[in-house]
Amino acid sequence: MKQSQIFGHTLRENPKDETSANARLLERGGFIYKNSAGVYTYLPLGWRTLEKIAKIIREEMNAIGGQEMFMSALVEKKYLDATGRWDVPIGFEAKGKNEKTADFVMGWTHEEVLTAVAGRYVNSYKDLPFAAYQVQTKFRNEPRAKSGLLRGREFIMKDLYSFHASEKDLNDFYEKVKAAYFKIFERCDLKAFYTLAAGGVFTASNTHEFQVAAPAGEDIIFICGKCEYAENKEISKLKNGGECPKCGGKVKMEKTIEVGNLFPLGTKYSSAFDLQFTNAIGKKELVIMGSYGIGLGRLMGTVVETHNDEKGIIWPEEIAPFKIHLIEISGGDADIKSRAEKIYRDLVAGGIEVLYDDRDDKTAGEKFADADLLGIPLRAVISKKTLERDSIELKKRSEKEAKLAKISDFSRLKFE
RNA sequence: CGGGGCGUAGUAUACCGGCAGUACACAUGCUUUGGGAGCAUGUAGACUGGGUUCAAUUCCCAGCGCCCCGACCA
Repeated sequence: MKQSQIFGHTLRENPKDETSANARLLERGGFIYKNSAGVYTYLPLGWRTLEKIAKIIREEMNAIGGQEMFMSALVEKKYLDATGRWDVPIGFEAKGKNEKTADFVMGWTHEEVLTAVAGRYVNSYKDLPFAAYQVQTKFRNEPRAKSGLLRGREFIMKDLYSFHASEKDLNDFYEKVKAAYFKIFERCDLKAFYTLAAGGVFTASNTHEFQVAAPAGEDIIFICGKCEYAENKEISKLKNGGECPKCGGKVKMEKTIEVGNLFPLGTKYSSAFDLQFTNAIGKKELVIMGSYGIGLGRLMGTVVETHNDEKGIIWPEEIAPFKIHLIEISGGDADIKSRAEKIYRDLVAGGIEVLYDDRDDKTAGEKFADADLLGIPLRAVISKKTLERDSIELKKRSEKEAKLAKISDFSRLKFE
């Protein structure tokens, strides 16, 4: 991608009023555009990163047997009436403008919908277990959207639902999801804590959350410094400086961002929809369910909150919008430009995702400042200075020092 | 939903009861090119509605919007 052609560009100033790092840096960098409070457009640059996060999530969900599907975003009243959740004030109601239609809500979760769908296809214990997920926009009328991508009224979420013949089977799968979530967050270079929490409007039982420590977080957890056992403040009897009930270590309090959750739903939804199966001895039993969510935008925002410096974002390798930021400082010199172009074409031909700053009307300083703001992991500079030594200057965004590499070696490098 | 702050060009801001200014961005030309360049010229602006006033972007009221704190929350 040539930077001269990309839709959207960087801004020199922080957006007015924004205080959270993710809102400031993502808007300044041209990753996202705020349409309304908590409602965002992902610009091409930001969408590349969001898609990479989605790819990681899909890979890990598929690896534990999750099957991707796609449910309706419009959810008719009858579904939520079955569980009494039509009255939960979180929804945006959707009504037809021109005619009388049934009442709908913009989907803010899909337990009811999928449980109803499953009713047609689950008859026998042989149809179980299965797990299905989607990546879809959710609509929740937040009383207070805030902090950029961290709490939105419209956001893209991966929601996974699992269906089981027994409590034990659910628990086994729950552990698999837990392990998959750890992998997802590790691949995004996030240190997430598995935390005991309350169920809210989803389930009466305790649930689990993955929490990432960050000052911008709105959750508070108590976590053992030794074994990392953690509980959400909303249900915890632990206290700061207290003793860990698991290992005796010292408990500390942390502000955190909830990046994922796991809900053991039990039979709450299967009983509401009378979702039963015939077991091996011919008796009917209720299906046991679980649901598991990750907000993709919030995850992206969390990465920015935890991966930045005074100059901009520092993307983790796997979710960076591009792998290499190639910059030419040619001063209009046609020879330097053509050398840079060739390197760009070679990289593209080699399947390397590269953003090429080919802009003629920007000075070196501005290109560097933009590169720091955009946070692509490796910066490669071609200029008169480097070409005199038949070299290219390489600098990792995460490091201070640059080094020269021979162009011939550079083209052979592997960037995996 | 309670409290606070704020709404001026594409962005960030200044001033003001009487012609709205600056910087950046943008356009054109020339110069410039290793850390947000220079000169010249140009385009572009007061959230909405009501009130006070000879006159409102400015003062008052209401609405809407945005940010922050709290409540709530996945």
